[in-house]
Order: sequence, then structure tokens, then C-alpha cells
Amino acid sequence: MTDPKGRGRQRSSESEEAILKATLQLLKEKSLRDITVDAIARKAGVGKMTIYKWWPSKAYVALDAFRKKMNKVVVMPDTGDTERDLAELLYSIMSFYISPTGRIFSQFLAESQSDPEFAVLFREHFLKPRRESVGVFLDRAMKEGAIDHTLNREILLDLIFGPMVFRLMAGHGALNRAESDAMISTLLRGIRSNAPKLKRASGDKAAVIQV
Amino acid sequence: MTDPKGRGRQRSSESEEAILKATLQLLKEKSLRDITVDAIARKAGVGKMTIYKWWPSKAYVALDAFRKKMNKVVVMPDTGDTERDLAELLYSIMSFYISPTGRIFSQFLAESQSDPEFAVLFREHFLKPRRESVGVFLDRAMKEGAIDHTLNREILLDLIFGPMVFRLMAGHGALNRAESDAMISTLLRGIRSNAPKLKRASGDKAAVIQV
DNA sequence: ACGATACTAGACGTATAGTATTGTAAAATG
DNA sequence: CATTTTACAATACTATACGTCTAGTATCGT
Repeated sequence: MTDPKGRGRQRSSESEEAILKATLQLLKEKSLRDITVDAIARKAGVGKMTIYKWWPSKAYVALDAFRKKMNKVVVMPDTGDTERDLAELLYSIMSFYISPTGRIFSQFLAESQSDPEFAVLFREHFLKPRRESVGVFLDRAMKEGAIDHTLNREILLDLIFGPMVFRLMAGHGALNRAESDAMISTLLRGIRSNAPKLKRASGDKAAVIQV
Repeated sequence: MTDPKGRGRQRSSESEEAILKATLQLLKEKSLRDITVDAIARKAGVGKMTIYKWWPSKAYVALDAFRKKMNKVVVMPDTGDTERDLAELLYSIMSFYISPTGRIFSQFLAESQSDPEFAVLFREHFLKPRRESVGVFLDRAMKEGAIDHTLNREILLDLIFGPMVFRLMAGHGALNRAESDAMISTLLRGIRSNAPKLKRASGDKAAVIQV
């Protein structure tokens, strides 16, 4: 926020780090909604005002803490085998997102539903850069002919990661190596059958579903 | 909750309906987090205790109201053309989920992140039945040979709906007819290219992404 | 009539968010 | 070194929402 150097006392990096560290610790025990700014301040040994001075709400603090924690970079798999690389990528990301720290990802998406400004920040400063990184891989795969080059990059990204996000949010399915492999395998080959299509029995009645 | 018929005064269906109606109206203006139980009670002209007597929290009220609203059933498309049917299905569902009322869906997923009991209810009583309905369609398509019968049904469901859910929650991509068509089309044919694979240039360095 | 239950209305205690105040510590400026 | 400016911790404070409790009333079965 304040860039070069003001005239008075400098921002305390000790306090900043203590706040981010305390936030991460608290988020391992409780959800973002269930932790309080007071608790963060107490645990960090700082005044509550210091938190509100630099962040608009605890969600922003958590996002900063989360991003800082993710200096644990993961090298994009590169065996040359696109299927293996994608499956490995998806699995490593899903492993992180179901870990005690990585779980916060889901809560950022939750927070985005009621805080539009946070949603923009999360999308632009967290999601976009990561999607861009994977996009580079996809571009190369399309250029090399491993992936159909006529396809839309954004659609590809969402087909790859959407199923995982859905399961993260709704909790209706497992997230492990077998599932990530199945997702990527199915996605690569397509769900359409190569077998000749059977004739539709005329007596079947349409199913009715509730949207 | 209370079973056949107690001995005292019966539950007031007028109050119940007023509560659900007021909740839906409020949810058109604000997010689930931003509406209050007091506001629901005031707008419905009921006592707050009546709400807490029958529902554990406003999220449960909203879910009941949401389900009741969804008597607007949608017939599962059945042209016999699996691709068209799936695209039509996905589009009709996404149209609803981005509508003023349907938007609540995202907020149920958000609420699930901090209320495990609600998450179970939402998953079992809302998500499961709907997935089952689509599952019936998929089963038939697999049986008829339109969809690869070796595939896993749950994976299929998540590949179809996951991308939409991701965009609903993160808001990073459009949700319209063109997008739903592209998702289904890509999913049916697979993302793998049929073109011969190019040789990997040996000098390329692996991209580094942050998980 | 009587007991049981649901109802509205609103007071109440608790918790949390976010703001305001006070006195102090550190840094730049002169 | 003195002054000014800003950050800081600590804490009081306001506003709001949740969820409970109480009082008095209405409606049902027996």
C-alpha cells in the first residue's frame, strides 16, 4: 500500500509476520469464518488496529498468509507424456488443497460469495497467475500436437480443475490419485463411445430432473 | 420433525410459508451471509422463535425455501442426440444457477465450508438426488453405446458439472450457451489431439508453478 | 374445562466486527 | 538534538447479529 518510504516510523515486519503466522496456525484448527480478528491479534501479540490498518478483513489476511506459505513451489511435471504430466499436476494440486493448510482454498471461494471485492482480489492475484502457469503448459502441448490445438484454453483449464473444485466444495467424492488419474484419462480420451450407437427404444420416457 | 399429530396446537403452515417466501425475497437482494434471522421474521410477520423452533439456522431455512421454489422442474432433454441433450441439460441448469434465485446454490456450497452438518444435509438431500437423476440418463447413454460404458459415473458427473461449479464459485469465466456447448463438445471428443505428436525440443525448460 | 403445544413480540446475554482513543516507540527531517 | 510524522499496543467503545428466554395468547385434542 504505502510504497517507498514515509516520513515516520516504518512498518513493523515483525508484527506483519507474526500476524500471518498466527493466522495460518488458527486456520489449521478452525474455518475462516470461525476465527476472529481478536484471536489473531492476541496470538500474534499485536494490536487489533495494526491488522485493520493493513488489511480490510481477516479474509485478506488469510489470503496473504496463504500465498506466503506457498513458497513451496511445485515444478510442473515434464516427462513429455502429456497424460502423465496432467495427472501428476492435478494430483499434486489436489493433495495440497485437501491438506490442513491447503483447505483454506475452499474457504476463499466461500468468502468470495459474500465479499465481491475479495472475490476480485482472489481471482486476479491468486487464481489468474496460477491458471496462466498451467496455460503455458497447455499451449505448448497444443503446439506440439499432444492436445487438440483448436480447443479453448479457458475451457480446458476448467475441465481439468473444475471436477476437483466441485468435490472440494461439496465433499461428495474422493480426491486421491485414482480419481485424478481417472479424471485426466477420461478427459483426454473423451466420454463418447466408439461403439456403434444403439437404436433408441421408442417407449422410453424422458427422465425428469429438478434443476 | 414432529411426526403425525401431537396433542396441542398444530404447526402453522401460514407462518411456515411466510418464512420461506420472505427468505427467498431477501435472498434476491442480499447474500445468505448478509440477511438476518430478525429480518426474515420481520418480513414474514412471525416471531423469531418460530424460525428457531423448526430450523437450526437461516441456511437451513434457505435450503428449504430453495427446494420448494424448485418445483419448476426441467424435463431432461431427450432428442436422442447425446451431445445435444447434455449441452441442453448443462445450459438449463447453469441458466438457473446464475439467476437471482438460483444464485443461492453457490452460497450453499459456501455455507458448507463452515457448517459440516449443513454440508451433509445439502449433499444428501439436494445434490445426491439431482446427480442420481442425471445418472439415470448417463446410464442409459452408456447402455445404448453413446457414452463409453467403461467410464465411472461419478467422474462423468463431475466432468460435466465441475467446470460450471468452478466458474460459479470463482467467477472467472462466462456461463452461457456458447460455454456450455464448448464444455460438452470438448468433453465428448476428448482433449487429446489426433495429430502426430511433435518431438519435444530438448532445450525447453520446465515451467514452474505455485500450487 | 383442561392440558399440551405453537404462536407473536420483544427483552436479554454473548460474541464479533470494526472504530476511536491514548500513550509510546521508531524513523525521517531540520 | 529537537521536532515532526507515522506505526504501534492496548483497550474502550459502538453497532450488529445470533441464539435464548420469558410473557402472554391462540389453537388443538381429550
